[in-house]
This record gives sequence, C-alpha cells and structure tokens, in this order.
Amino acid sequence: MATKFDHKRAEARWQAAWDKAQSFAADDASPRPKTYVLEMFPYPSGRIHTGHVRNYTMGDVIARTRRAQGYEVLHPMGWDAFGMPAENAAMERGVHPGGWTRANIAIMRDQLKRLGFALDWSRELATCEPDYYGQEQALFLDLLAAGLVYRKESAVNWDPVDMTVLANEQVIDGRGWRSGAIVERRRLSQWFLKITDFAEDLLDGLGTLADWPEKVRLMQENWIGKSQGLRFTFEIAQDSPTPDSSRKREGSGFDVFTTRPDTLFGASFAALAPDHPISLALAEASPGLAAFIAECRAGGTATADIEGQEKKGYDTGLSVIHPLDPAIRLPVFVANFVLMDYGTGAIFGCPAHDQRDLDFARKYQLPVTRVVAPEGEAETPIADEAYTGPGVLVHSRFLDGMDVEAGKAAVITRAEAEGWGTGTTVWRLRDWGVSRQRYWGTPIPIIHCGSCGVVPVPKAQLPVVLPEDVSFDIPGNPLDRHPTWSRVDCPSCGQPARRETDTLDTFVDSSWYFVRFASAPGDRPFDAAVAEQWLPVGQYIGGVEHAILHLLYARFWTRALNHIGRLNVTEPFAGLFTQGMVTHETYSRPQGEGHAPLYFSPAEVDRTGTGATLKADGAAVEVGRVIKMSKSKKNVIDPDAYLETYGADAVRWFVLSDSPPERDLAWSDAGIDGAWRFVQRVWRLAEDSAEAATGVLDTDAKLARALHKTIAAITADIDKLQFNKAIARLYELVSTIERAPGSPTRIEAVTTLLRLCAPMVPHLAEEAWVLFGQPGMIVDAPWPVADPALLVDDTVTIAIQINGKLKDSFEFARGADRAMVEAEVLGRDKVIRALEGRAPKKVIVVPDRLVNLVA
RNA sequence: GUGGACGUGGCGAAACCGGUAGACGCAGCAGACUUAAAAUCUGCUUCCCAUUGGGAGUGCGGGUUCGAGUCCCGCCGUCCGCACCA
Repeated sequence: MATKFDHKRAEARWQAAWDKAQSFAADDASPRPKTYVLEMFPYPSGRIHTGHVRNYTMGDVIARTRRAQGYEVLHPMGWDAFGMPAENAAMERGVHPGGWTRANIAIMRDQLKRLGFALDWSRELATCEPDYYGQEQALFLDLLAAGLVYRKESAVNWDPVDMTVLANEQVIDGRGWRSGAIVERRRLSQWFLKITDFAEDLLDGLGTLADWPEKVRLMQENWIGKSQGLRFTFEIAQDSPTPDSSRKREGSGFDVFTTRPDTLFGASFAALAPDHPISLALAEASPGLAAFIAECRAGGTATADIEGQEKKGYDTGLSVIHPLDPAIRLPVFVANFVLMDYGTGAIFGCPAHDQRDLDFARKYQLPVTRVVAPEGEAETPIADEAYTGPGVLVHSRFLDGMDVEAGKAAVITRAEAEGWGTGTTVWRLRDWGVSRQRYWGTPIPIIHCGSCGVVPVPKAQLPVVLPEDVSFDIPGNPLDRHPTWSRVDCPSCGQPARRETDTLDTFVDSSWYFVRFASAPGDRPFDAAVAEQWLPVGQYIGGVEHAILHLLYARFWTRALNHIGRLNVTEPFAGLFTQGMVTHETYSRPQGEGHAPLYFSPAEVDRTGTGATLKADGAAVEVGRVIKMSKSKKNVIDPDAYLETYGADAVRWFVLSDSPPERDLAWSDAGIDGAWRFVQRVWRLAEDSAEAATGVLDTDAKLARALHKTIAAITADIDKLQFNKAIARLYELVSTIERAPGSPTRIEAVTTLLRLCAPMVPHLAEEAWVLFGQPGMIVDAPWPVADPALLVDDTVTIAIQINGKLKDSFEFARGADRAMVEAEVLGRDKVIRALEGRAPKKVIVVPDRLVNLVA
C-alpha cells in the first residue's frame, strides 16, 4: 500500500545522517582525484532568497554527481559579511553591524541546511571575522611590499548619500550602485591596487578560459579596453601665448594619444580636457575659459546628460605645430568631450574620419579634409557622416596609396625615428581604488606617522581589529570619530601616530575567499601546497551581475599572489557558469490617471487557471509580466514557506526544471505543485516496486535499453549543466518504468533511477534506497555507468520524404543496405499513391534515418 | 550610439553535425475510479479544412540545398552589457 512521502521526516533523518558520517567533508589527503565546486558566497542580508536556492541547488547537483563519480569534492560555503547594509541597519535600527550580520548568518545557515546541500560546513568562513580579515591584512601588506599597492590623491567618485568613495565599477549611469545617488567628484588621498600592471595578462588570460561564457569574456575584454596607437607631443607655437607665461618653459606642449595616426594629415584641431593642467593654467588668466570649465564640470555624468550633451569647445587662442609639417598650425580648444582620465587627456581632431570630431568641426567651422578613401572616392567630400571604413590614404603626402594599417605603421615608425612620438598601448582599465570611508570593512593595516610617513602595521600586530564601541547616529565613518581607536604609537619611531581609518572595499574580501576555503591555517592566509591541490575552482556558479567586478578582481588578486610567489595559480576559476534570475508574475490594479498601479503580493492573491483574484475582495486583479523579483512590485517569494509545505526536494526539483539554467526562471505555485507531484510519484514507484514480487524472471531488454540511454544522456546533461534536460529525461524514465512489467530489470531500473535523481532530490533518494535494502547510503553509491552495448537499438525508424516533405515512416533493421531500404520504400502504399506511377528522378538515402524521393 | 544574445504552441521549453518540429513540464479539455471531492490513472491538446485524409507552420522577406528552426543576405522586434575611450 502506497504511503505519502514524508518530507519532514526524511529531511531530518538524512541531514543528520550525512552530518554524522561527515559525508561532505573534503579530505585534503584523499587519494581520489580532486575537484572544487563553488557558488558565489552570499551576502548575509537576512534571509535566503529564491536566487540563492537556484544557485546553490545547481552547484549541489554538480557536487553530488562528481562525488558519486569518484571525485574528492570541495564544496564549501561562507559569508561575504562586510558591507553597507549592516551599517544601514545600524543607523536605522540602532543595532550593531556585527550583531546584525551574525544573526543573519545564523538564520541563513539554518535555511541552507534545511535545503540539504552537500556542503563542507567545517570550512565555513565569514569575512567579517578577524581570523579572515586579519589574514587579508597580511596579504595587503605583502602586496604593498611588492609595490602593487600605492597611495595617491585623486579625483574619486563620492557618494553623498552613503558618504563614501566608489570604484568606477560601482558607478552605474553616474549614480552610486547601492544608494542610487548622483555621484560627485572629490579629491581624496586613496589606496590603490595596481590592477593595470596585469592588464595585458588579464586580457590574454581570457583566451585560456574555454569554460567561461563567451559573453562574460567579451564584457571583461571590453572593460579592460586595449587600444594601440601613437602617443606624440604637440609643440605649442611660439607665436601663441604660452599657458604659463611666467615660467617660459622650454619646448612647452602636450601629449596626445591616437589610434589613428594614419589620419594625421586630416587633423584640423587639437583639444584638451577641461581638467587638463594646461586648461587649468590658462583659465587662471582667462575668466571666459574658467567659466567654460566650470560649465563642463556642472554637466552631470548621467547617461541622459551625456547623450543630450552638445559637443562644445572653447578656443584657447593657442596653436600647435603639426608634427609632420611645421608649416601647419592647428588651433587648440578645450572641449567638453575630452576625458582627463583616458589616454593623455588631450586629442587631435580629424573630422573626416571621426563622427564626434566632425560634429565639432562643423560647429566651429573647422576644415574637413578627407585622407582615407575607398577606390575612386578620393575627391568625394565628407557630408554629415565621418568615413570610418577601410581604404587608401589620400592627401597625405608620403602616406598616399598606403592602406590604413600600413599608414599607421609608417607614421609610428617616423615619429619614433624623429623622436616626437612612440607607439603605445592605452588601457581603459584603471587602477582599483580600494579605500572606503566606512566602519564595517577590513581595516587597512597602515599607520600614519608625522615623522616616518606611511608605516605598515608590523605583521606581528595583526589583525588590526575593528573597535566594537562605535556609534552610527551621524553619517560618515565612525572609525574617524572614535576617541581612541586610531591613536597608536608609530611602530618605527615610537612617536604618537594615527591609524588609517579607511577600510577596504568589500570586493577585496571576495577576491581570495576561494583560496581560504581550500586551505585555512590559523597562522597565515593559506598553505600554498594544500590550496594548489584544489585550485583552480572547477565549476564556479553565480549571477551575471558579477561578470566584471568580482570576477575581474579575483582574477587580478590571484595573479598578484602568483606574482609575489605565494600561489602557483593564474586563473582562479577554470569553469564559470552564470545562472539566470528567478522571476515572478506581478498582480496589480490600476489606480487611475497619473498614478502608479497598486501591487499585491502573491500571498494576497488567488491564482486561477486563467486569471487571478484578490483574496480580500474576490475581485479580479491584473496578472502582469513575469519580471525580476523586486520589493516595489511585491512579487518577492520567500522560499521558507515552500520548504515547509512541499519540502526541500520539491523546491530543489522545481528550480532545476522548466527553464535552462542560464535563462530566467519564473517561480510559480503550479510549477512547485508539479515538482511535488513528481516527488510523490517516484516515492510511489519505489514503494510499489520494492514490495511487488518479481513477476517475470526474464530480463527486460527493452527497459534495459531505455535505462542505459537515460544514464548516458543524464550524465552528459549534468556535465553541461543542462539540468532542465536531465529532468525531462527522468520524467520519461519514470513513465517507462511505470509501464514496464515486473522483472529483475525493473528493480534495477528503479534503483538506478534513484541514483540518477539523488543529486537533485537527495532526501527522497535516500529514503527510497532503504526500501530496497541497499547497503549504506545512496550518497555513497557510485554513479551509474551506461553499457555502450545497450545504447543502440536493433531497429531504426526511417522517414520517407517526397521532395523533402514527410509522407510516411517505417521500422527497419539497423544498418540495412541502401538497396533493401530503397526497395522497401518504393513498395509502400503511400509512396506508390504519391508518385502516381512515375519513377522518382533521384533517391537520397541517409542510412538509418530517412529516404527522400525527388519526383 | 556601440558590442552581444535571443525570437519555436495558451505558457516554460526540446530538437546531435542541415535529415520525422513541438520531447518533457505547466495550464486546459474529455474519460475512469469515487456517494462526492481530493488524490491517482487513461486519452486529447500548433493552426486550418475534413469522414479516411490533406494543407500550412519555428518573427518578416529573400537565397543556398534533394531537404533549413538550424547555413547565408536584408529587415523587424525583445533583452543584456558598455557608453563622449580619441
């Protein structure tokens, strides 16, 4: 008699059993081949959300499958525990960030355990604990000693709401990535990491990451932004007023960078960034220019501002000498579209072959000279569109007749020979500013001494621990305000000195946590020999939102550790998978003209087959598009309620089914219901099979074939992370077994089915395993291996097409020769009827597949 | 603007290398079991005409091919990244 699968009992039983057996503890000394499966560790914001469930379930399937396949699997979990939400909570609710964070961790750890993930909890870490961040401070000092850390005053992105500096990567459309406030520019002394030292290597390394999504590699490539060209000096003509007339500098001029040195004879102006030192110097004597610069700065950096912004310039009255012909003079403008922090902060304008320069030239009536032309168009004038295509150089003296590439090379060669310029590479990537004016982060282990300057904290004095007694009643950095914490004696001279009160960007914390998971000794950041056994991470899984930030920083940090001889690993993540978001439909009612609709949460709504009604009044609500879960649209789901009602296995099954993992998954009650039904169905099948007497003694060859095909297919699907396909095949296998008569093969099929679905629904699989009197736990059972002999059928279905259109199909022996197949086809009724007595002009036979008759 | 991805039933989706489009799931319809409901099971479910059967069909328009969801060219649409990068 079939019973219902009791998920609560099974979860408690097996989670305890795995824990007791330490089934998921990774053994550094294991002789088995090692593999490292990792999901991006969560920020402990409060509760696990559906995105975490999906992310960690995918990783779990991989980890459990690899384990069954004989690997020693490292599958750890930890907490990216520093960050601003903790401080926001402190400000809003008066709780300590540490208390708030640790309480969240406790809740979320509990939730993860309820999902039955195969995690090695003995390696758990939280970045907010001194035993982690103290080691990070040690690494920071190592990088400092190696010259990869430096301090400079620079214009930074200042978030006026969060009162902190943001990295370029954290500024989105001119706004702070977290607060959404318009970012201001301020000058502060900041700590930087020399990520640009590794620009070339980070770019080249992308080529080795075959198991990364093409999309992410492209995004990183664009972000690193390599441009090759010519850097050269424009001499300011003597007859111009010099920028700093008081000093009368020799050879005054400025450098520009161009990727198109071939178009140099098309130059009609030079332009400086508003923040360029020459612009600033000139502005001191020119109120008009000063006003223009102020105007440029006022223009926001927001997307809309840039798009709408007109190309504007201010004529400085200076002129520069053309490097290829001293007789040519070019006017110098200060222009709003020239960026100080890219290239040299100055450009030459070639209107004929650059749209932006063309717009500018038309506005200020500057000459437009074509210097590149497709065949026969040398004299075709440039209209409203700059010509950026290929062609041959014209109106360019010694360059005439060369193609663009040859022209570039020729100009660079000449510049280098004559000493006025050099071939250079310019990067879009900037150094990583890591200083944050916040409390809840890793303290930067530096002391500022009046006489010794910047002094590293001696390693023996690490960790520099955050003070507990801080207040958050006013914005800004509590470390700055702390009465005693920053007061310290200089380790070098012993005089009173001051601690650095900035903390590290939390992206530093996540740049090496995967190394610490692999090896976490108490007295140093990691043991290289142990860590190298596990690294690189074989399969890393997380959201695309980290395609640039986290993944680039972690790649850099790993290279930096390699560079200083601490770790012999270059790429931290050999395989990367970026999963889609979890979405949900929305429920709303319009609120009249000019008002945003009123949204309702799924809990307030009854979903019918075709529509939805509000529980409160029974009237219909509008069912909206399936979109990313967000608080404002009230379509957020808390997985906890589902774990309670349906159980971990149903939830796990659901998040794996339906959608391909890289695409968005629409969460729905109907979908969860379906998953729950599957769990029950497998349970029924197992119970019935276990108690039924074996009716037939013969083996069931047909079932065996179906079974082994499924084994092969699912193994391949999981390898490729195509969980939705694996699940479809499991449904088919269940159906097939249900219909099969009793036999020893059927029993084997059910136990194999259990092993195949164990990575996805582990509690159910364990519970059912017991029914069959199998030894030990299914978690320790080996992965099924397909018998190649059973993967091919004796017969095949051959399709018959006439002129490419399907007319009929029939079963035939596999590997039959063409003549036999052709004879069979031509003798079939439907074919005879369709041909109406004519002989086909041509017969195409695709062996074991189809026959196409061309009539 | 620029780089990229995608476009298949009512919905989520499958379809190896160009070879029977729509596997599997959801929703829906019909039936069985039941006093009834739930659960479960069986069948149907791309569209159009129809009795057998036939025709059309993978965003739109062309092309290559015996044969195109798949390859090529041109459009249209949706989504994502970057965004004055010289």
